[in-house]
Amino acid sequence: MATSLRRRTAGQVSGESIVIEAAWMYYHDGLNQTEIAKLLQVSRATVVNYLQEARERGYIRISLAPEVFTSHQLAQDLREKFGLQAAFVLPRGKGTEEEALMRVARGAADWLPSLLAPGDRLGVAWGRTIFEIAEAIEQTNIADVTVSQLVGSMATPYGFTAEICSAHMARNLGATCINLHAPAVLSDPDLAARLRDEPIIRRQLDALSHCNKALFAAGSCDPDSHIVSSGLASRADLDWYVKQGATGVLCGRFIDAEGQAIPGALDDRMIGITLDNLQGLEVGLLVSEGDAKVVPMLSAIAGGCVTHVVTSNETARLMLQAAG
Amino acid sequence: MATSLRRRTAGQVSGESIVIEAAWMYYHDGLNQTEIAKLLQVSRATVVNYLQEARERGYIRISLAPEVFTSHQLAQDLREKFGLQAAFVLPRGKGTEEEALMRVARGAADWLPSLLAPGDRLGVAWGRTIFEIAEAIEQTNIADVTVSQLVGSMATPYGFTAEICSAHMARNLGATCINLHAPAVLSDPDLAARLRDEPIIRRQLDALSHCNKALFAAGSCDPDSHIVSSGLASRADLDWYVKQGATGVLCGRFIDAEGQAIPGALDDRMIGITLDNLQGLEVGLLVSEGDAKVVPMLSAIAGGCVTHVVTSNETARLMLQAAG
DNA sequence: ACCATGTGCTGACAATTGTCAAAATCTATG
DNA sequence: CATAGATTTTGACAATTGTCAGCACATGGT
Repeated sequence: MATSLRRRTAGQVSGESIVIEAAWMYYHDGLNQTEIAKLLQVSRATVVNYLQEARERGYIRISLAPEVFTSHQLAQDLREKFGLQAAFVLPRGKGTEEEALMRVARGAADWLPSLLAPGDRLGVAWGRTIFEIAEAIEQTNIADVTVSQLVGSMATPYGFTAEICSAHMARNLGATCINLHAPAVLSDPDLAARLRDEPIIRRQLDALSHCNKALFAAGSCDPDSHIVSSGLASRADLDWYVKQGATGVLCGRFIDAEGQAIPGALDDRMIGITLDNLQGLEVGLLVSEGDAKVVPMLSAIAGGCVTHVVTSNETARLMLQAAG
Repeated sequence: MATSLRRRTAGQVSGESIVIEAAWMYYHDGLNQTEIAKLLQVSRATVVNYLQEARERGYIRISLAPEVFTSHQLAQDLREKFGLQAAFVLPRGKGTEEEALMRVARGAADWLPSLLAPGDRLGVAWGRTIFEIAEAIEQTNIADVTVSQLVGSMATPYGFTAEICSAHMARNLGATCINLHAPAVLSDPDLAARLRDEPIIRRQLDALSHCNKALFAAGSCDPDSHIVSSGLASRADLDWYVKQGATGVLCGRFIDAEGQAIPGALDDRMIGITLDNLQGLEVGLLVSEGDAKVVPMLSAIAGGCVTHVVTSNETARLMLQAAG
């Protein structure tokens, strides 16, 4: 006995919910609200409410044709230059970096469902971008999808953790979720090793190596990057890795310009996917935006685990420029 | 290509088509035309043009959620095709037949109260579907409604009888109930005739002919149909009626493809409403679901006593298909 | 029986969006 | 480089859509 039963029933029009009736007339038949109000014998204001409800309930789906963006000249250039399967390049707009990031995240959220198929096992990394994507994904239902958390959790000052990223993503995809119940980095390599051998963690890590698709962002090696501010690496760690040639961060691992993981002290203390497990996936979706991400993105792509990219036109232009 | 090259290029935003920029801002970012005009430094009217172009070129996709869409479309088609007052087509879902039936029954239960008005006299048939509807109806109170049992009772192996159907229906509707205190079918025509003349039964049958609305399901002529398994007709009876052209069962009476009652030996032995009394009611609500019910439903509709239908999208589709 | 509360509906007004003819701009050509 | 012809942009106005406070009615609790 939902609220709808108290609602008026559309007279001779239909037995279906009057909300759907109104939505149909408006979006399908192209009638305007005044006409609909007359037909349904309610006030126009009520029609407005019905339409709003229809939108809120997700009866109405408005989407921008992805082909338009993926086939943009820049997207095409990215594909050819970097050997990608597809690229989604969307207008940066001229808002703040914050706004640009949100836009890219929403674009990725729009695109992601069409990259997934029933039975997929999707690995999800962590970060501000990933979090926003998880939030922006519309409720969709693809049969039998599993979402796995690619890296351990961190207590962040931002209020979103790796667990929340994967959990929200799973919820919105109607997928089952495999979390990684461990910190991303421990203070002692030995403890990390023992933790990795715990049966629970073992199984979760095993699940990671069976992912066939992955979603990640590129991290920069700036002193104010997430990798430091989240406490995953210390400032000293960062400096050391940069001295070894680090140009970016991927799933918590430092990589050089060739996209190769840089071995270092952190490796043994971390719990999460290793970069060799990201190789050869059906889909490796890299989502990032901003000047600072250009070099890290290029590094990640050089490493060979990226098949799809979502970014802004400005960043895309810089990437192409930097790559000559 | 000619047109777009002359177009202004979005300031620092992009070398890409300004049309897409505008469409993105409008449909994705939710900005209004005034804001977009300011950002793109064009007049608002121009933004209107861009958006129109985006729609014309198919960049924007507006659709009703598929389930809702098909449901509603089918309902509309049913109405037009069969001249119904209204149809309620709900998603069948992908459960078992059992679940689909429950769903349809649930839908009918939700809908029925809105089809009733104070003072109505509702005739209720019998069957698994009707039973579930009676159970699923939420307690509602419509003034001065009377529920009448349309056919006599049978001892069934299912545990629900015609009496229970109407009694539950009446209870949940807050209506008074007129049961038919007689078996649905007797072994001897003479005994049936005498029973029909009994004052008590007489009054109850009279009440039936004063119903202004009715609720019934369509029965199939399959050997394993309810009409046989409930003992209302023997297997031999069924075969005989099928040979006479029976394509369905309505309120215990066999009908042909035109919806006409087929005269036969059973008629004289039955206690219950005759089909001519179902003609011209304000509401004749037919509720059925399943492949086996398609032909019976079409027959019932052809007979002219059906004004409203509740069914699943799959069944509706088959009905329309079968009707050409 | 009464009142408090919640929910849906409505009318009047505010904001947004669509239309159209005229002006501005571009392209091609003599 | 002037001009016709086509296309794009624009401002003013018209139409449509959104908002919100208040009303009507049903429900649940005292």
